Amino acid sequence: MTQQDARRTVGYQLKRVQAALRAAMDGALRVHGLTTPQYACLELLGQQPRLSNAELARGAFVSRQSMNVVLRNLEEAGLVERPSTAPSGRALPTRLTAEGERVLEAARADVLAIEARLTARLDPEQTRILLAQLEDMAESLSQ
Amino acid sequence: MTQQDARRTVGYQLKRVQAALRAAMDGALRVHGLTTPQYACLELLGQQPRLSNAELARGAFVSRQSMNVVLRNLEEAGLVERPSTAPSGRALPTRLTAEGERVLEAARADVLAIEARLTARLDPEQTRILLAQLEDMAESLSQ
DNA sequence: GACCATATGTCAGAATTCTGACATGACGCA
DNA sequence: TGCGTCATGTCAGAATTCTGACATATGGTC
Repeated sequence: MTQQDARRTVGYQLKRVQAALRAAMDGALRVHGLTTPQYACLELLGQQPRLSNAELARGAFVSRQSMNVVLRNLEEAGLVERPSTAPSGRALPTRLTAEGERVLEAARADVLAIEARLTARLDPEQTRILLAQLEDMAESLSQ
Repeated sequence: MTQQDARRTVGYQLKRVQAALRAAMDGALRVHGLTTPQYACLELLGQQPRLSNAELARGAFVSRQSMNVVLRNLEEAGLVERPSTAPSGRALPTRLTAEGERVLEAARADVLAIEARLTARLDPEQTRILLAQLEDMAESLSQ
């Protein structure tokens, strides 16, 4: 039996970093009246308007049902808007409102500060390598 | 505004990898009748017997209340055991049962295979560096 | 000894997220 | 045209996890 320390595995440390990141983001976003999943949704829409609920769910790694809840709350808060009828198929293309763009931009500054803190001890080259490694790891598991 | 792709951030890719890892672990552990949080609990106990509920919660990055639910299910399944009265203070030191050790050992093999898949494209030296970087990142956020 | 801060286990309730299921619309193919 | 497959939005219900609160036990401090 190898009996290696489970805390010294990539899997465990990934979980640890993600927990710390989530906590940091929740704290920073509370000021803006947003939760982390809500921010993820706004960020995706900021870069790709007209995404459907299902596409947003895949982008944020949650179920369609969960994203639907997020989307309804954002809609109720006036940060996003969806047409009442689908222009094609069943997908409802979602867009940020002007208010949504303002909130996103304000929140993004704080989130980028956290991202900077996250990679504070890495130089740009190391960060680039890390990013590529993470992408490789996700693909290695998916297939 | 930088307007960089949010998907090309360390934070986003961390979330992505962790989602893939969680899915892979859930699938592998289902065969053993375990969930990922339950496995995390067993693994911690396997290396440090007599951990209390609160210590296990911190080790698995969940609340005390959540870990308590996990612990009760494991107790009901006969994989762990706790004294009914605290030997000191209020903490109840938990231990694996013989059955718990058997299940853990069987499950660990599958989880280690996933860990191997995760780091498949990294040589031992790169893995060591990655591990250190992840630990640094968690600390950078915590303080 | 008295008091206060801290840590633990636990109850109660809410929030979040999930799985299962179903109806609907688009598309490919016989 | 008709049919099967797939994706989407949504409803219903359960599972999971969280926050808030409280009683209890320990240890330090006066």
